[in-house]
Amino acid sequence: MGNTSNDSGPQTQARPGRGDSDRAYHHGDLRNGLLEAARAILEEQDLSALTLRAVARRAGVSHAAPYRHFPNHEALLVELGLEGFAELRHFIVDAGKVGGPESDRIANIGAAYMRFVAKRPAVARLMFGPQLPHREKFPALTVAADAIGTEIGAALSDPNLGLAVWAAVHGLAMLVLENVIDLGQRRSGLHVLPSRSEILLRSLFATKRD
Amino acid sequence: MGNTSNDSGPQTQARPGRGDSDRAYHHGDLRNGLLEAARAILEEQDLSALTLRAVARRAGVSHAAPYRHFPNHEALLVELGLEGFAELRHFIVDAGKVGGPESDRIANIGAAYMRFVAKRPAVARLMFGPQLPHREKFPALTVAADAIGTEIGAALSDPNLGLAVWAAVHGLAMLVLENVIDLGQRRSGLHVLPSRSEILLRSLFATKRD
DNA sequence: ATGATAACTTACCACTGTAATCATGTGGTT
DNA sequence: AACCACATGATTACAGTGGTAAGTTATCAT
Repeated sequence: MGNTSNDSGPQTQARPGRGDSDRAYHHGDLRNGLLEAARAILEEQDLSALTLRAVARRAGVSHAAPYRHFPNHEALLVELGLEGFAELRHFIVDAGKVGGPESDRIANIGAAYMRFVAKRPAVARLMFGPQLPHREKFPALTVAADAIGTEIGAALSDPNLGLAVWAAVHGLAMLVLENVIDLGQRRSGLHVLPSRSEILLRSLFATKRD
Repeated sequence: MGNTSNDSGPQTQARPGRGDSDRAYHHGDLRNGLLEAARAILEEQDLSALTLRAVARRAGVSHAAPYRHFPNHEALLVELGLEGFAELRHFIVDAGKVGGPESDRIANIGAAYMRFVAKRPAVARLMFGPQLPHREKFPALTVAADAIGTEIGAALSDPNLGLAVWAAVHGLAMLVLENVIDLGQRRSGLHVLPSRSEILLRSLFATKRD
């Protein structure tokens, strides 16, 4: 209450008036700056490069500054993982909107899942790997993960089938992501795989109820 | 080779004659000692606890001693991962020996897969996670992983179905392993799940060709 | 017994997460 | 306007990590 000139909430990038020093002592919105730096590292490098210190360096602050905004490294990872779950959920919801027989929706959702993993491999490793803390300590993670299963089930009119589809496409995605199997000609050619996996998924679920 | 009292080869545990110092300067068979220490850590703790220094401590040597036997940390992980793949392959081969309709073999292999992951969670994370180096640098890893797919396919008389089964059961196992989903009542109750997953797998593949 | 060498230890380096403490702005009160 | 409290940042420090280099010790071949 009583804010004279400031609307509520943190301003995204603009630093307040001073402007003579290139680097203000106060970043302005370091929390988002850190998240953005972290996202960039996950895109350009991989999960093992996502050090708290590297994030701080990239955001242009000292290596201890992040502790004013995240209690520890884990908390940063949780935040990024939640973002990943939200994006994946979006992919799935969109893919489930397709009409026609259920096998089309299955194949479409599977392809979308593969596309997400291909687009954000490091985020997928974070979401589904052991780096995230025990879900009990962060209920939001459980909620976000459950939402994936719920959306798949909702698009398929049968929760049991939803779980089966999730397991199948998730397994395929993880096996390909970690190079355990090699669909397609060039190894780690993750980006051409949605169509291939769509075929596989279709052959898996098509004859069942169609 | 005028060995007076010693037969050739490294003796497994017994240190040679001196016996007055409790800890001999030379371990005798440190390579296996390190592997055993590493296995123990994976059983009692988790993958993140498997530092090279912790392994060395547990084996009773200095933190630099392992480098006489493994070029780096990765190499130790590769060795343990290969052991894991061999054990999993054994599980699958045994499970595929069951007679009867193909759906029985599918369910049996799936349950065996889940049982392996439940028995060696940390090893499974190692085998299927990003900690292992790029498979190109260690062809043995590719061979061991391919063998899993081959065995599953061989037990099912159709390699395509084999890949589908692998993907489905692998996805289920990973989702449960990392607590993304929660089959069963108590969370992380990984050990009661083979039967539940067997039911799921059966419902997944039973109606197809049976 | 005596080198040569393999196996191990000690001492480093750069890096990490994290905590304690110091410095600097910013906003609200007088 | 002056001032102070507090949030936010910087510094410093510490224990732990993977890895390397150099020194030490035991074993082997001669």
